[in-house]
Amino acid sequence: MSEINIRALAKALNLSIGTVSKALKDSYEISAETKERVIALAKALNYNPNPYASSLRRKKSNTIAVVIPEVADSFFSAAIKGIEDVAQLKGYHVLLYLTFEQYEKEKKILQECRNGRVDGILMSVTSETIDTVHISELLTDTDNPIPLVFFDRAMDGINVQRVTTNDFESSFAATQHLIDAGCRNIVYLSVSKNLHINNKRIAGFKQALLQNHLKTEEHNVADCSNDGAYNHQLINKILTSNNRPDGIIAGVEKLIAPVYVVCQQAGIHIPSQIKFISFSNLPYAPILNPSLTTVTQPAFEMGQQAATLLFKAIEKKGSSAMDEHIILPATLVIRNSTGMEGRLD
Amino acid sequence: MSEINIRALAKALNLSIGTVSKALKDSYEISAETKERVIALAKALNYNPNPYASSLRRKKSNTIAVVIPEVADSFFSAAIKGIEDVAQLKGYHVLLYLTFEQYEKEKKILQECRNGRVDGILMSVTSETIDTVHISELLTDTDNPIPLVFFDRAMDGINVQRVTTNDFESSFAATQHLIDAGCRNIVYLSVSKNLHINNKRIAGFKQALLQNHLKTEEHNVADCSNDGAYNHQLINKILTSNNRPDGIIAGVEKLIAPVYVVCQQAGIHIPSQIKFISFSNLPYAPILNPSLTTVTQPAFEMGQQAATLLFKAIEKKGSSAMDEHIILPATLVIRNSTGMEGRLD
DNA sequence: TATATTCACGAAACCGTTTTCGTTACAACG
DNA sequence: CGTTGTAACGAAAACGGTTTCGTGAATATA
Repeated sequence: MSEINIRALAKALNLSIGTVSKALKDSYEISAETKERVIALAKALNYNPNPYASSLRRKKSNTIAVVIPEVADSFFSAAIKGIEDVAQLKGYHVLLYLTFEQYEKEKKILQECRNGRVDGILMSVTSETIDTVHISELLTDTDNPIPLVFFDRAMDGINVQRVTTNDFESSFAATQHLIDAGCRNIVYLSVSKNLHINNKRIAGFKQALLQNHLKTEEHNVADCSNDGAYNHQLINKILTSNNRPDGIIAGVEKLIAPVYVVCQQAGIHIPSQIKFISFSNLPYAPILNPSLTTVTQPAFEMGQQAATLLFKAIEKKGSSAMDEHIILPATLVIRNSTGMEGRLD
Repeated sequence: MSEINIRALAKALNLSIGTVSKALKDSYEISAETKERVIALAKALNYNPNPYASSLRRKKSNTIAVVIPEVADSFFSAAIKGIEDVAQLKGYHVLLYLTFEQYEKEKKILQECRNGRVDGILMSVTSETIDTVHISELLTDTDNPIPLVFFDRAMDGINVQRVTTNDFESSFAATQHLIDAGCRNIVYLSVSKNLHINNKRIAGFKQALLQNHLKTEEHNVADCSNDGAYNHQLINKILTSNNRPDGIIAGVEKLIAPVYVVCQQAGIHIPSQIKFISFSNLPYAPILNPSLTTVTQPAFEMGQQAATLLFKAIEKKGSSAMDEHIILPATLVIRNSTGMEGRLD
């Protein structure tokens, strides 16, 4: 912090500290003339008020926390852009916390948020997160309930505002699209049984199978993990089994590469031998080989809306309806990985 | 902030505030017995010290700022992971600021850092950033020089620690690889003439041409912008001109997609008709059509090293050698986009 | 025994703002 | 003329920690 503080300003102007403070905040108590003098000198000396002194006194930090499992994912990186966008507009600062998909880290991070460091929290839970006590503790703090908004990866059984996509419907549509393309043995690559969005997507998947009179069997849902090597093996096992599927839906972006790689290695052609859809915001989907049909979420907008919701909750302190639930539609972008074309290469 | 503060603790324990504070910080002044009592109650009441009160008094925020132009770029997202990794280890908090490639935002953000909010700054400059006064102002603040470390996109003419890659050499190597593959008319797609790394890469490119007795002409370096539509048009113009190049080097990841798309649209086959290399950390490079030869930076490690350097500077306050310059090697990963194979598809 | 030292803790200043609550001077008002 | 009101500012108490300095008791030293 620079040596010039409000005290130095006051001394130079021969005013009291309080007067300077009020002048800078354009208080009605201060004459126009004095305000001008104060502001002029403040600008000349490049005065920058200490944010922590202010936070301490006002019990307001103008800072929010963004708690996410990962940043190298096109959904999250786009969502962060949306969040930053409205945060900058609102004059808020953004603390970024990565949980690296670890529940313990998430717990610790949230715990550290309970001391006034942030005015609110935006989060997408870890794939390991099962219980919600660490979250509900924040909300039910008798003295200081801290506003929290889920985006994308929300938790059930807890009364929290959230911004998500229509996971059931979009998964249903993706599945239907595969069925329409001729698939009869579709495998859904699941992220984590703990994730609500994952389960909604599985539900949509199963419902589509049901409505098309296709049986859902054990092997139709495969649980992937956070271990890339394990996932690769699992996918390899599925795609080289006797009962090889003719359609794949990946519930998360990081499963795209292993599917493509395994297909390439095993000589399985997409889409003639197997069709593939992934939930993903990857801007490179159009230039993959073949281009990838995706369920694409409006990530940027989701970030914006979640942040907007949070700021509303912060400002209205308590009066906010906790059950607000914004659902934005994802779009099925059809490309060649589910196309009907034969083997061209 | 929760209602339990250090005062409440002190009252409950029948101790003075100062004693409780010292006990929690494991001061030698406090008896083991008292420390135990204090810590036990603190844990029981879930006491969480107010960070801003502490920051105010200690003039230390335990927070750093990460100022970058963009997050939806695989280099930056990986670098952030590295930064978060060591920040969490060191007990620091990370404020994320996106400049959206806008110089004005960068300036404003840095200005806001000059009030004690952060103990240090990690940054990659905007493609618009020309002068360095907004940066040198931070460093030469008579009273409070705030440590800053560049990573990747550094600025010249200013004495700042930095972590970069061997841009000249890797660009040289990439160019040489294209020449070895038979290219004689290579175009370098430049990010921004303002960026130091970009100019180093161009220099390496030109040097390679020179050493191979190839002339560098005007059209061999094409300036792209931050406008996607403009870039697309420019690339389209280049690839459909009479003097169509037989090799392309893209200086930044975001130019990959337009090159592929234009080639596809114009029916130009990679690599038989044109060969393509991009600077990029894209994990999807192997599954593009064709797989993309890349110059890949050790992004995660760069984030780690930059953060480590910054923390060292923060701790040693002043005694740090400002000219420390860590250069990590990028690697040329050869894939099919520069391969010799003919048209197979 | 007188003095020095160590131990364990309390009192209070301090960090830089914000905000409440005076206080003064002056105008308005009956 | 006494009262009220208002405009413009100052004094001081917060906010919740940290840190310096003091202080009394116990122990060691001469």
